[in-house]
Amino acid sequence: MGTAPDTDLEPGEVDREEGERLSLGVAARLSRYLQVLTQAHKMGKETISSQELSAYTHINSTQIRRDLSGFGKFGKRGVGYRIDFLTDEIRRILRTAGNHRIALFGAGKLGQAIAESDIFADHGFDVVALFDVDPGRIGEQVGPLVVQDFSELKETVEREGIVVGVLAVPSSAAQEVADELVEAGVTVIFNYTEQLLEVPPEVTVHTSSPAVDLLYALYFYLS
Amino acid sequence: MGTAPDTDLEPGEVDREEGERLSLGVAARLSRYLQVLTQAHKMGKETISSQELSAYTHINSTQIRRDLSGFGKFGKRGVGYRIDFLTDEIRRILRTAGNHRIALFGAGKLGQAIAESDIFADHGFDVVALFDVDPGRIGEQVGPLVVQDFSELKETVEREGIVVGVLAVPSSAAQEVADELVEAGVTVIFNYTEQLLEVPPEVTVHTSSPAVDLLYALYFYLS
DNA sequence: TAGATTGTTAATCGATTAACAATC
DNA sequence: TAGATTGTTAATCGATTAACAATC
Repeated sequence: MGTAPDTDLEPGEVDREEGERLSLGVAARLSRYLQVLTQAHKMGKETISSQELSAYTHINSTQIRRDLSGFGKFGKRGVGYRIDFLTDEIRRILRTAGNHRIALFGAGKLGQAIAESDIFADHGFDVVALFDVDPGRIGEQVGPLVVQDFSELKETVEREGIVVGVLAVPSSAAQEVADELVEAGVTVIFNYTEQLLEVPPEVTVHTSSPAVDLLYALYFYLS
Repeated sequence: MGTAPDTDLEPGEVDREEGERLSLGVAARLSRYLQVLTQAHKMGKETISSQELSAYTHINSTQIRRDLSGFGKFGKRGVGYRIDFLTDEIRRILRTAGNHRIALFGAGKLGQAIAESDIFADHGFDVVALFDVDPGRIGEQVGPLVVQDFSELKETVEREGIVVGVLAVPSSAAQEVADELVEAGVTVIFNYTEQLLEVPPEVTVHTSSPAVDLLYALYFYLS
């Protein structure tokens, strides 16, 4: 697997072809590691072993080492992985090292909760705009943002270089916002509603479904 | 695979051993189908084909048919699957056909958004209690619930038969609530914070990480 | 050194998918 | 009947993991 020389890779070096696309499973697991690393860093830890990562992610520790060693020798035997170093490496592998700009739609309770939290900021996303249709909300301050009118969508997307739209609107408004986002050229939509969205094939929709996740978790608990 | 007779299964009959545990992948995919079926039903659709399911889930249509045919002949050739029938069958396969009772922790913006939404109710979860530590919030009405004092946790869990605890509290309070939930005998925790929770092995923690999901989605978009 | 943990091999197991007969 | 779509086969491909040498 891979065409790299079979010896003497320095830590940080990559033994994969550039542009080789990760499999779905590897990309999903790398994202999970990133989450744990981010939290472990916040808690003041400096190194972490594959066994500790395994305890938090429920992913087999051999698989974790294998996933990582496909890209370089990131760890120290007998010690583990340096958290800050590994974080940077995984961000690079996932090509999400830079900051990505997000627009948030819906200034209701969910939208406010998102705007005021660090969940996106912690992973290199900047929420740079907040929109709502309710005229009474325009101009209101929510966390660090000011609520903008929906009609300013296209102009703001272009000016701010927004690549992701996050939908925290009522289900009934989701398709309409999605259509406008597509129109404005945004190609990644993160959908907090349960609405099934119709979008062109080049647009990626990711729907957050806590209840579905919970059903899944519950199955393994009940059986 | 399986020990059932190889002919004449009626729709709804199951050709698997009871108690055979689903693989992680199958359980995850069945949960996804359920989400789409629930929404399609709301939209008034009566039948759905494996190709339509594929378009919404990005799961290969052959795999969908294969996943389903492992449990019975649920579809009609030339027609597709009846949505209400298939929904019931998948709920039965996942053994989540009954209603499960949930306690929600944190009556802040996120907690309120959850309490007032249908996201859990749509999938057979009843949010039956809402707790907060803030004395000023006790007794407050949030959606259909009244905010209870945290000290009533154990008694309420027992009285209401609560099996899942949902954490919508600040990260700094998450571990403390988790400890109390474990103490009260709750063994499934759904964690909306990014805090890494320390729990005994018999307790299942599912952490919701929209930003991590987004990183993952973005990888496939950027490459 | 002794203990710990990585990186890697080798074998197995399950997931995935193209193709197509069956049948509504 | 003709068209559509399921259910199933057969082959491939990738994920998973136990085991252990390498080495910090």
